[in-house]
Amino acid sequence: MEERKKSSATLKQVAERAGVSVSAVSSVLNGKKSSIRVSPDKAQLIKKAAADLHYVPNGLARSLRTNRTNNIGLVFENFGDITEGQFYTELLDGVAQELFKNKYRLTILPEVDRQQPLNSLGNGLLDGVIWCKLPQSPDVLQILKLAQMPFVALHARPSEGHEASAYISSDNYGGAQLAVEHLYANGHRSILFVLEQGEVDVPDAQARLSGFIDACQANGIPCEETDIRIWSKDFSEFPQYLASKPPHTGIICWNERTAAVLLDRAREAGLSVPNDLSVIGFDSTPFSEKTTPKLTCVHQPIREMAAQAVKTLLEYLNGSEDFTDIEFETTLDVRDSTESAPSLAPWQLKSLKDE
Amino acid sequence: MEERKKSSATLKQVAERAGVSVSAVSSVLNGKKSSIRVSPDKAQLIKKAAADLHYVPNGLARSLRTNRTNNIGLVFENFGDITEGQFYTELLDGVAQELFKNKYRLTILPEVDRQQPLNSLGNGLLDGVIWCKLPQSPDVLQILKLAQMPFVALHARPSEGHEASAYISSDNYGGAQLAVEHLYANGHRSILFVLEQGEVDVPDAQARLSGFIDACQANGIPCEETDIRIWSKDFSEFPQYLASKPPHTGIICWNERTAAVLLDRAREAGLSVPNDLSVIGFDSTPFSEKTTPKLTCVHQPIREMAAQAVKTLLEYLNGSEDFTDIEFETTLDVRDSTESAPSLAPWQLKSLKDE
DNA sequence: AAATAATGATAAATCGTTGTATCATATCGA
DNA sequence: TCGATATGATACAACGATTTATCATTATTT
Repeated sequence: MEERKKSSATLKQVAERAGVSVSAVSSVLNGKKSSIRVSPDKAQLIKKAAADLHYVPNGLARSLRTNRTNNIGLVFENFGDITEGQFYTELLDGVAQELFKNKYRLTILPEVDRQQPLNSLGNGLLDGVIWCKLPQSPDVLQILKLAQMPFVALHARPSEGHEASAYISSDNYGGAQLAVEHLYANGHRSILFVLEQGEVDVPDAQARLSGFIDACQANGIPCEETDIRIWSKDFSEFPQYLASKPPHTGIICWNERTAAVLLDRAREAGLSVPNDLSVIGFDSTPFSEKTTPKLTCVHQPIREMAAQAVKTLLEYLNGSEDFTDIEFETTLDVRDSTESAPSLAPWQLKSLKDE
Repeated sequence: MEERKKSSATLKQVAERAGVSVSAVSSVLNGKKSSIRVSPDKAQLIKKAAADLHYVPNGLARSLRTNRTNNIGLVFENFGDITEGQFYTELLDGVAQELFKNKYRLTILPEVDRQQPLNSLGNGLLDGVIWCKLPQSPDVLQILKLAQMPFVALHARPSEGHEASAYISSDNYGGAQLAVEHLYANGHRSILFVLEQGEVDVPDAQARLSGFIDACQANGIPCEETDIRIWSKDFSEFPQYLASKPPHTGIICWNERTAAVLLDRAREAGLSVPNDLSVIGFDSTPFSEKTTPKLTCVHQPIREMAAQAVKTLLEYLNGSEDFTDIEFETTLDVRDSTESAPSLAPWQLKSLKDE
């Protein structure tokens, strides 16, 4: 088994063909104002030769020399997340599009190996990194610092020390308040907040929960242990929950995907959303428009956030000093899954129907 | 605005610290059996020095020298596709996981610029490319040839000339037959096949359509113009279609996402799936389990296909000669969206209900 | 006419690795 | 004791680009 080799034209070959020096070719092809001067006719010769040979500059050599790779890394704590709901794909696409617009490439990094963290980060292949769902554990920050890697944390809230170039996040706390207030304004006086197993510690989830708790208290809505639940991915706990005759007429799910799951569970239980039960999610990607009924969601401008993360990182790389953390405002996209509170609790309505 | 520079320890610095030559350090750190011999005690010294300086080999320099980047590119005709349904995210995740397992990185390439196609492909940054949904247009193949870029076409059928290292696809034609036969076995004698606007020319779609047509003819199921439709992404044509009093008791959608959309449209129209209408999709990602009812789907083993594409490409890069195109078998995952054909057509059932 | 500036071009250093070629010194068999 | 082999280590030439320093030659000043 012998390794395959690719080979393409080099500067040297172009220079020979055009009968000039390598320096001249480099200068002409890069087109910038450089200290090297080339006469117009030779420039033409050079361009011709380069075109004839299908010359493409070798990115490795160029990057080695210039210390610029035009390559940005994207780190997911768990890349498999992109198959869960549309949030991460929107984020990924948003990052990718903005990078492409700026002639940067995107490299996906595997989960960082805590044993040899620098291997993927400090090997000179990346100009910077966008880190999704940055864990609060300080070791990761330490790693990035060691690798001297400029990075922007996306979809993450600042932890104690501002180690990153910048943090890009959204006002999850305020978003949860919007959700509660919307339900309250529609007559709901008993609301459930559902978290997801395994995602409880995610900063976003915690912020949403805090917002929920505070907004409930501010509006005189009860907020006890039984008003906050942690369910598994498929919300298989729903029938059991319903059997316990809960008082809630509205349910806020910690994200869009789980809210969609809830729609299915409610339907299976014979409940009509929004007539019998109001449901709110978080994120509000285009997916919210595709469910039946369309989901009312707290909106995070994820594409704008992704684009901003890229912009901030690139500005940082270009030496800009004046950048700060950005918290995007959240808004409420009212769609069809919320309605005035029914006079009876869902389980009572269900009993009526069953008879 | 001054560019930021990163700097990390180099081989030379490690060599100086350990008091040995650069070659010795390189040899020891790479650990392979090389022609260079280093005494055990010096080896220890070197490892110590490298650890002290947090040395990480510069990937650019290494790749430039070895002509190996450990970097594979993934090209989407349209990267935004990943936000449409779960198929492409499964594919992406499958490719990524298999690459990571083999210590390769994944670079996402923007849609190839037809004006300067070699810039992204021929610049030495990639060992090879996995091309999704390869267009039949020969110019793309020409581009890849010019760039001398080894590539595997994933989720694509061979066009006339086998220019790629290999084509990885699934038996879409046979899959469509399975779908038709399943419906036929359940008493359905009139079936609709729905394509999606803008995706009609995709090879997969065409193969599925052919399979549908042939299977219908083989089973004596009518297959006229009105039994094949092209609808927009949101299937907004459904109510109108239903109003035209169509005879179909089963509908096969060209992929999973559109089948899910159809479930919603049918529900909105007051039809019950599978009682009033049977629905089949293609792909069968985990998403099929999340709809209500769960979708019966022709299954493409997309993750296996993605993994195989990576394996084939890596083998090719290692000089292997014996590889061929692979067509994965498709199977039918029967779930809850298909049932025995009702005695009346859906529009008739609907009329009954409406009264 | 001499000094200065502008123009056109090249040679060579550098980026950080890898790996071959080279050179000592020590060990071995005869 | 003498060649032959093993061992330990280094020098240096690539890889392909960018860019500074250098050197001619010609044009422009004073």
